Amino acid sequence: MSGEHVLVCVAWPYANGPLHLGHVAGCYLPPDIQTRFEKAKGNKVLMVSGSDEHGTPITVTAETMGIQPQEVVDKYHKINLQALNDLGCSWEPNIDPRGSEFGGALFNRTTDPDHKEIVAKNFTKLMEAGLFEKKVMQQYYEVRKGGGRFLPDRYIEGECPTCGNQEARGDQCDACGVTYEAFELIKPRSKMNPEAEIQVKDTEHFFYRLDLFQNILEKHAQERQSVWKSNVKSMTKQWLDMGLRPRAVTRDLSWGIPLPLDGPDWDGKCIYVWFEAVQGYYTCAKLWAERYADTDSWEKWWKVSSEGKKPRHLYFLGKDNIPFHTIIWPAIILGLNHANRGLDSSTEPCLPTNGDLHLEDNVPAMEYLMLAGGQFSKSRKHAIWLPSFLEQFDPDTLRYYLSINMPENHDTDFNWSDFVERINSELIAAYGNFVHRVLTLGNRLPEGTGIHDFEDLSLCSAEMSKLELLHQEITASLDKHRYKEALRFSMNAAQLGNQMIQNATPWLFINDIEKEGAKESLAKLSFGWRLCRFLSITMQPFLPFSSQRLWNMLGEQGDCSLQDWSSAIDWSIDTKWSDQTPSPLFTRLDLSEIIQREENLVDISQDSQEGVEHTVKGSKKIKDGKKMTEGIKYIDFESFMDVELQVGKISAVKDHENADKLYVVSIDDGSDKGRTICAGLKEYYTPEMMVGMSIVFVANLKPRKLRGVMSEGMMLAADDGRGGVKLITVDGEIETGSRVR
RNA sequence: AGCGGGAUAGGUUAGCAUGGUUAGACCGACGGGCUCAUAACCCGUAGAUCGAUGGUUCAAAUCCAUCUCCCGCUACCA
Repeated sequence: MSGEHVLVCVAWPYANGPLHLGHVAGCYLPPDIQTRFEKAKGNKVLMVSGSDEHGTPITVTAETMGIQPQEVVDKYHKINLQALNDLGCSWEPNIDPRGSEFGGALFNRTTDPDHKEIVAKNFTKLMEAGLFEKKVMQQYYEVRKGGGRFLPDRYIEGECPTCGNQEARGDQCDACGVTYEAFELIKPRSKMNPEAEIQVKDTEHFFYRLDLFQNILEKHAQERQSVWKSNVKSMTKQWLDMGLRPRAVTRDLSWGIPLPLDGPDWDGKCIYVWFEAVQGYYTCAKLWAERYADTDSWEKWWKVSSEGKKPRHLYFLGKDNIPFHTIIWPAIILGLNHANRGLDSSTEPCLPTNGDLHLEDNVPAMEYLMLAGGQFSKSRKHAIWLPSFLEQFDPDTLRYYLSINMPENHDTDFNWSDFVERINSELIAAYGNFVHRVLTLGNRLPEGTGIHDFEDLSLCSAEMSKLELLHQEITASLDKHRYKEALRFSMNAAQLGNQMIQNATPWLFINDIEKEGAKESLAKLSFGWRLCRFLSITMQPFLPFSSQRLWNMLGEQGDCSLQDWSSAIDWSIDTKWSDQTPSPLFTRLDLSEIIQREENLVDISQDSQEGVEHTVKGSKKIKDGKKMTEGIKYIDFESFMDVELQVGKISAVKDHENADKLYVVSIDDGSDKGRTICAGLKEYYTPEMMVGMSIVFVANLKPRKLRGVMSEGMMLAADDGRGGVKLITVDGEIETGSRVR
């Protein structure tokens, strides 16, 4: 399988904010692992992606920040590319170190003028082949001085014509579920600019004739049944079963690629982002060839050769993106092939043959990574951002955790304690520690001897065949895009190493190499070097940074990622050694430190919750929030009397060891042992101020652990909402434990 | 709301298209061993009514029906 052309297509991140860990697990880490693996096997890999930089949400962001859309996308393109490179994703260098005939990578952007030009040409080509139709549709229009603008449905709300809900969206009401045409919504208003007058205007648009490709796409999906994952199969089937309809390819947009057409009818209209950005896979390959290789070389990755040899196309994306890549994008490719043949809509399109653009082979779409049980969300700020993560952690720790916990078959969850647990006990304790054992033991051998002096492969045949089997299994798993399984097999090799060392007890012999049994024991230690080398090569797609560190510590030269994949089990390679003192591959993580930082993040996200809600798509949560503030809700006397308030005296105040804002307060409540209450008063009181105060506390509040310390109640304090907080104190002396009412 | 996907030991999960040994793995817990190694390693034990209920079958985690919860798409946040 060596020498194959593999095109790795990576979903284009929207340049409207930084990437978070959900993006990484879903579509940025898996293609990098695959690319590294394919390269190690000797395949010629071209990896393409870039920033998706057009569309209304970006103009909205620009408006909010008071800058130009171009500045928004410049900023996030730079941040995201930097973060991906820092994560070790192979976007640099652009040319494969083995030469441009081996491919390379390009992380481009949709605002690239060359991208725009190719897209415009394709647009014209498809239009001239009769694959578009024109239709008039109705769209909301915000009237402004000196010209208004069209608004997408998601930026409109109004009164539902069916149930009267005041917060119905432009095309559908969340309260009763009814859908309607634009003009039916009562009193429409702009979410961004509620004062503006909203009209419904006719607007003419082009639609791509997806319906022409129904049969051929069904055939194509049929051919891919055996390789596609079940989620890809079923989602594609769903679309095909519903029947494909023409889909708009133009929009009333200010920020996008203008239509390559003259005439006032087409002013203010752009090519719809989905139709444009998805072509990036194609434009990017072309531009890569133009800039870094022979101009025509892109065809090796995109076209079925004249002899019928096909490149392999892999698309990496999140589950929400599946139909775009199994229906819409193939339909565009088929349309381009059709037009290139000089045919039009009167002829039935056919599957690619020699010289045509190739369709996707596999679409290993991932499910979602959740954050502590909830969905990552840009607008709700429930996220861990990749750039800030990489400022604090070794990228390989993230790569390990996300790989071993990859959402391959269903959603998986990221949480900090699990992250620390797995890094410390698996990556470090099993893998890192094994490597460190071998290297330090080897270093302690008597002066004048080296690990290679004790090599005796005839004593290690069991280990050799086990590694050979594991190598087969890792390879098979990666070929099937089963990353978790592959990494687990690699980890099994580390475990095998620990067992081998444990059984051989080489520490008993390193100071006395003549002792009975030394030969057998030290032969195993020596084989430990080969096992480390095996690990360095097979871990490299997953953990490129630490693999390279290990590679150097083993005394090997050059770039670990350029080693042949099968050389991991090449036992004829000479054992080498490095003179440098071995140092641990990874540093242990400390959960409490991380939790503390994490707490700050959570606080920030809660504070900023209110201000961002108007941009949240689903409005259900907002409604619930608003109901609670409507009117006064009375409680009856019994309910009030259920709350047991008592007087207490503060006897001691300590810092909570594991929290930023909390004190651990000891209170004399009249009982023998007193009680402990955690209180968030650090910003307002010093311990000295508090000790001795007579305060009022809730005595029958259900005890609860706060950051590890049991809190038995709650002290009353007044809060003006503007940062002023004062404890409620008692006027004069009264016995502690007295009931307050 | 409609459509699609998911739910398996305390945690993370494999197995499910083609029903058939004791439902496999990693982490954690517990017991023992080791002491070279980053509180690391090795051996062993316990822990799962396979989301709920009903059905098909000689046999169901696996197939069918209904329900619950989570996620996605429909509907410009991966």
